[in-house]
Amino acid sequence: MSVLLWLRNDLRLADNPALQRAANLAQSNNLPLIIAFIEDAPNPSAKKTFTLPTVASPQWGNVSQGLKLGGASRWWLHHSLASFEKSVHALGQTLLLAQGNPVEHLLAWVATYGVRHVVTSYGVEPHHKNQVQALEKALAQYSGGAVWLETVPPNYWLPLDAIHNNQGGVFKVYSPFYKKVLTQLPGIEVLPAPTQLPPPPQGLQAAALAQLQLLPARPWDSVMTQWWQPGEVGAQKRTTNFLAEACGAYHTERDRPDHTGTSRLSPHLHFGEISPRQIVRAMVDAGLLAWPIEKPTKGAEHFFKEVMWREFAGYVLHHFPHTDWAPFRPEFSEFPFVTDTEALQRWREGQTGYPIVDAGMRELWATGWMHNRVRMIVASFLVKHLQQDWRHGAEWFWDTLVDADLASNSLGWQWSAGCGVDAAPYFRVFNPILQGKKFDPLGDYVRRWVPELAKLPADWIHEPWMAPPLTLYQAGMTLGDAYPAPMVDHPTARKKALAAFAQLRGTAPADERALSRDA
DNA sequence: TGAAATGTTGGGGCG
DNA sequence: ACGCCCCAACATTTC
Repeated sequence: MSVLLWLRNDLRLADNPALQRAANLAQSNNLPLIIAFIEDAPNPSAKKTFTLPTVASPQWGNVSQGLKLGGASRWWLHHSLASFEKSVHALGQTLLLAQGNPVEHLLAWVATYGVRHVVTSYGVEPHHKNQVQALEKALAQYSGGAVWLETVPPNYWLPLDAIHNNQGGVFKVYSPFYKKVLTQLPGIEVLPAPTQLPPPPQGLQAAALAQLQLLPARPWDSVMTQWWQPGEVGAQKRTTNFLAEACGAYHTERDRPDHTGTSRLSPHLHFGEISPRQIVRAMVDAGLLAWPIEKPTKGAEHFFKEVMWREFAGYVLHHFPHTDWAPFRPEFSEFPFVTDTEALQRWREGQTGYPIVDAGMRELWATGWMHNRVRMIVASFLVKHLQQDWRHGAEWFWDTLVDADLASNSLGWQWSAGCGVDAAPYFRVFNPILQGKKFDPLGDYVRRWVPELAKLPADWIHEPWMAPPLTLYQAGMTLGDAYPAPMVDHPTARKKALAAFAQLRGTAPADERALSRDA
């Protein structure tokens, strides 16, 4: 007999309720403990075909297999698993790895090792919930109730089921949600990392991590390796570093992609290498946040609010599971999206001709990450300037981000497209030139990621097509050759977007109203 | 967690 | 001295 911990994205020792619960169960019953992780997307090479969904349907999801992970996420997962495996080895444990349908694997292990108790931590993702349900049913059928399944809440700080507005409903706007959260904050007691674990069963045969084939076939990951340290140790380092160096100025520096003013904790959080509770606790321990919260500094307050945005994303997906790949506001299913694969490809490759957009897209491709300010800019560009379905953008982010997270990704894209909860008003169109000048005033960010433009002076770097010919010549470039001319004209694209979005609202744009009135 | 258009104000140049 | 125009600079409204 034994206890089985089915770990999801909770790849840490410290403050891990699922791990603690499973370890306690095994210890108190004097049973061995199996720690398992199942990579549930067995066919990563199969190309996801993208078809425009007209109705809300789980086109991208698959109940038994989960979502196919993108290459960047797979890379991160490999290293995160390697790090976690090392941690449990040091405690005399083994990480049981498998790939494929989780329910099948789990049932097989239950039979082989006489498992009496399964503990699992799952996420807010619909396929996670479906898998837990399927497992529950399968275990009941198999054992007639002899095997217990226990679930532990996902890696969020807040109790997502216990936050309601005054009408008892679900919040659909962030700020009142946040206000309410401040009145019912959970505790910041964190569980220490275990110093010992019950041993695995005799004869447990664990597959090697390499067999999961998570690493890329072609070695494109050299930049990634310089940029990131996946795993619990890396997550702790990042946190300590950020809180000591950057949190104080976070409220202004977070908007500067040319600086390192953000925490870059998103991938660590996604894979559960750190819990949001640990982050809040670390803020308190570092003296950045009084507990209970009182008169926080601007920097600490804004960072705390960002962590709460992540909670809000989980909350929204938990309560509105269809918003993973379908718009929260159903009328957006009727939106006249433009289908233009060539334009989409230029956006993906960072060849739009708008330097701040291209810098962001290339940063994403190289590092698996993009600065949040720039994410908003490139998203607005795809959705408003190019009028493409936001799901094209969400899918590309899903494939390329190391922090690809269903809840946050969907929330962010739906915010940009104006079709989600607390969405940006339809008329909010980012001007990529102004945004560049505001948030990358010297052009350093553009220079780093768009080397063709490196020699352009700051005055022109965000609109090279306006530069005098002599300046372009001195910078050693020809527009349309070394660097593309802008693929759309900003004022024109803006007007077209406004017209399309206004139509969706059921009201004609202002000039059309005037025309019809005159007629 | 916008941007552009439109409106208002006030100082200075100038006849 | 005065009115007029121009136009920053800022505020408000609109998309």
